[in-house]
Amino acid sequence: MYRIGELAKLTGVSNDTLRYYEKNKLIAPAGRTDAGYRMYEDEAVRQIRFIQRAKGVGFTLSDINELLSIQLEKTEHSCHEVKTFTEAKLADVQQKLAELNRIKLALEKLNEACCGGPESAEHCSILQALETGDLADTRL
Amino acid sequence: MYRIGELAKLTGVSNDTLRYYEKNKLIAPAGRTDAGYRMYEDEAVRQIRFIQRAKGVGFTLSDINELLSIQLEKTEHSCHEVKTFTEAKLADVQQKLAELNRIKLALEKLNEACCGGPESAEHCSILQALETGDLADTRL
DNA sequence: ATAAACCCTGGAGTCTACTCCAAGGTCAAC
DNA sequence: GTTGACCTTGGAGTAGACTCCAGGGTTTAT
Repeated sequence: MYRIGELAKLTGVSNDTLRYYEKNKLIAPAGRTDAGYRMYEDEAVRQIRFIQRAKGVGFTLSDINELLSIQLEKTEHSCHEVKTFTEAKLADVQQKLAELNRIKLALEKLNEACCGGPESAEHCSILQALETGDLADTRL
Repeated sequence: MYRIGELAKLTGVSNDTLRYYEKNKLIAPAGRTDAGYRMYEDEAVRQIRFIQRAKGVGFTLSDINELLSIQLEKTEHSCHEVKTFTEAKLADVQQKLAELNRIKLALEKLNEACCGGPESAEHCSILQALETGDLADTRL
């Protein structure tokens, strides 16, 4: 059994964040002392680890809430359901990657065209591009 | 001269967003009518276009604030300064790309290991991986 | 007993980029 | 004149994931 500060140390998640997770139904203490202190069991540690791993692969807390409810009642859910969930997240990530790649290319192009020297910014090709939109390949 | 609604239509940026930009010192009306209506000139249109392009290459409004102040007093700034700014943004984007690629790989690995069929989630390798952290190559 | 560490709650704040609401004044077309 | 579109302001809300504050109770070690 752990008090909240002990659990925070054990998991690297702050007291406040633990309370936040509880408020959002991600974790729950096993019970309370007479003084109202939260008492957590090892199950909470495992739950937090699950949350940390899921966050690590890009799931939002809202996503994780769904995964946790699936995990809680595995017999009521299928592999198909979980995989669909994960595939949607993957698609999301791929979309973000595409957007960031576009941005990267545009920034690279801007940088290549700029001398980067001590000359006055009056002649700066980056500023000019932003002013005029004259960067055909970047869809500005 | 445009009123705010006209400028909104012209640029595709909402009235509220224009006021928000004004509040954040990104744009300013040329003046006000006696009734207090904002009146904008073509310079505001150009400024908003600049903002839109800069946003399009990943700059935050805070970044854009800096770029705009450079643009305003080009003679006080160098190409070097602008390029440094853009290079920092590029590094930022590259970092995000690296992180998203890591996440993508992890999600792909999770998905590959899962049959995705109608079987009970009791045996779901995705859930198991999140529970146990048993995904060596993904640094969960 | 004392002091410090720890805990509780409710509420508010941070960050970023908007978006909405309420109340009331102004402008343009009929 | 009337009506509807338009504008103003101040303030609050959204999304998501925290983080901080104030006031007060509890536990632990000295």
